Amino acid sequence: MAITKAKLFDTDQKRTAELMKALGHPARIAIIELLAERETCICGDITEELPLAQSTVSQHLKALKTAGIIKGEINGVRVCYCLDEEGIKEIKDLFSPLVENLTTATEKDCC
Amino acid sequence: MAITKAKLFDTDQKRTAELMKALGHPARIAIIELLAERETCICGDITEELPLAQSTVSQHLKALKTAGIIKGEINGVRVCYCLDEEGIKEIKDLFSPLVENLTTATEKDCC
DNA sequence: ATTTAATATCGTAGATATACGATTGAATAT
DNA sequence: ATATTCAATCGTATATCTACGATATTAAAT
Repeated sequence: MAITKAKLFDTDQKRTAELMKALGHPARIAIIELLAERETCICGDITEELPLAQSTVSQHLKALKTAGIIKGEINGVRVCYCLDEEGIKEIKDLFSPLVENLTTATEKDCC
Repeated sequence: MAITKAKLFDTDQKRTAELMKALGHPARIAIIELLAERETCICGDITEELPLAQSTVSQHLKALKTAGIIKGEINGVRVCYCLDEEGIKEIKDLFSPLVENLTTATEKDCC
């Protein structure tokens, strides 16, 4: 066969997509913005700030945690959530060049 | 009731999430990278480059188009896809400050 | 007019995502 | 010891996503 069918997606593409997906819900955007806004981690009152049930917020927190974007530490009866430095660095390192790349490409306005 | 339950998510949060979601799949990341990479629009051969069936690629293209990230022009029997400048600008305008915001926040390492 | 080629759309199966209330578990407070 | 409180998990209903093959559509080529 002359034409080789494409290889699978590479690691960066998969990780980028995973991070994007984790951020692909307004509640999860709101959560990370909240965490960035408050100087200290906030425990629990995230639920108060969102128009969603406690169990739903907990699910969204879990999604962000699984993606490595936030981390949570048990602190007595509460749990203290904050941004995960490493995950944020990954976001920066993967998103920034991609966005630059896309922007540069559109400046050549091909169509 | 003393505590006001949060308002709904704002426009930026919803749009950011929508864009992130549209980019939340390796195939769609691969597609926009392809479109950015080629100097001119590419017509058709996207399917050749991905490990997916033609109908599946078509679905992914539609998702990107619906989100306003790419556009497609019919060109004879082919369709010419390219990045949508406006959508890319939105990505830049929404993602960049968010990523900066998150990065700055982690530098204060609260946890 | 027919055939060919490129894409989109349809139909569909299976997997994930989203939301909620109810329940559980764990830690402090009484 | 018991009650209270915070947060995770369970169970569940509904919706959306992802993938494919089959079919339809469209325009060029014969």
